[in-house]
Amino acid sequence: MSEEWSDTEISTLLNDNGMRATPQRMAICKELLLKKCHRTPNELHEELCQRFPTISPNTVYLTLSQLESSGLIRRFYVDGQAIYDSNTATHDHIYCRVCKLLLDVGTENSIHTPKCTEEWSIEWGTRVWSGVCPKCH
Amino acid sequence: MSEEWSDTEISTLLNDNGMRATPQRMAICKELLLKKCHRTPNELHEELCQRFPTISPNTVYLTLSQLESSGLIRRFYVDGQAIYDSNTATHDHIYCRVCKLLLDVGTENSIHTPKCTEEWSIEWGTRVWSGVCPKCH
DNA sequence: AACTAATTAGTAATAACTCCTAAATAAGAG
DNA sequence: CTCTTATTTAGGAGTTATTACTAATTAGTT
Repeated sequence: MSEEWSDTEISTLLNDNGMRATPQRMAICKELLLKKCHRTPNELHEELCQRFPTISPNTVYLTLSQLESSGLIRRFYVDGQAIYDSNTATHDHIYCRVCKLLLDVGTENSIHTPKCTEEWSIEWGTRVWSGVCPKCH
Repeated sequence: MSEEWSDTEISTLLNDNGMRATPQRMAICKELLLKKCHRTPNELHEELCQRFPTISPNTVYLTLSQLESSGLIRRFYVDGQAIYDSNTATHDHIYCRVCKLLLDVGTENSIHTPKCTEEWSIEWGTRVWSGVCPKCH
């Protein structure tokens, strides 16, 4: 994936995955795909409200769900909260249970896929390490 | 941890962790700790209703939360659903997104703790691999 | 430019979980 | 063994994240 996305590139990406390039959807993609980042649906909705004051949470949920079905983003949960991640490569996370900070983290040998599961088709995996960050102890 | 737990052992375990050994709580511990297993709060509640027809979901939620605070069980989330795990050792899981099957799984080198995080105090970590199980494809 | 299926915003509904309170009870003190 | 008290319980109310539904709008094709 390139670091920079033009409007036409995002538009094409959406169309290639069977989605129409509406302004709302373009904005969601820019917010998520341009930066390799984590977002909750609610965080995204609040950010988008600045440019689209009437955008509904529903639209955000729906778009995120479609992007995930297309494999363009991943979803996982931390403390019961859905997190969408534009970094689709298998990687680990580290989570501070005090301040809720969530970061990508490198782990040695972390991308080994499971043993004893030849017959499964594994699509992806993520790990969350929980603890307390430097600032919180 | 031993494989078998007597009533007195569970009772002592609870008291050692500042919890009273009520019949409801004993039953929850037996259900979770006796078998190394995964349970959702709702699954547990339904199981306990057979012996305690009036037990409230609230009691189950509260007890699970206390057991987790004591480190006797772990909580993580799959597809937005809380899962309590009586296997507190760091290990991985494999999840079928079709039939919702969730299994423990061995992964090579999977328990390496994260690099570059000297200042964090890591308490535990779990990984979930997502895909489709043999029966579902 | 017109057409049509996809998309949107808004509202209602659901599910999981938490908060609150009065009654019941486990466990220590006497 | 009984008394006492802080913990625990059940039940109901409240909250939050998410999904379902619907009518109006719109992107992208013809």
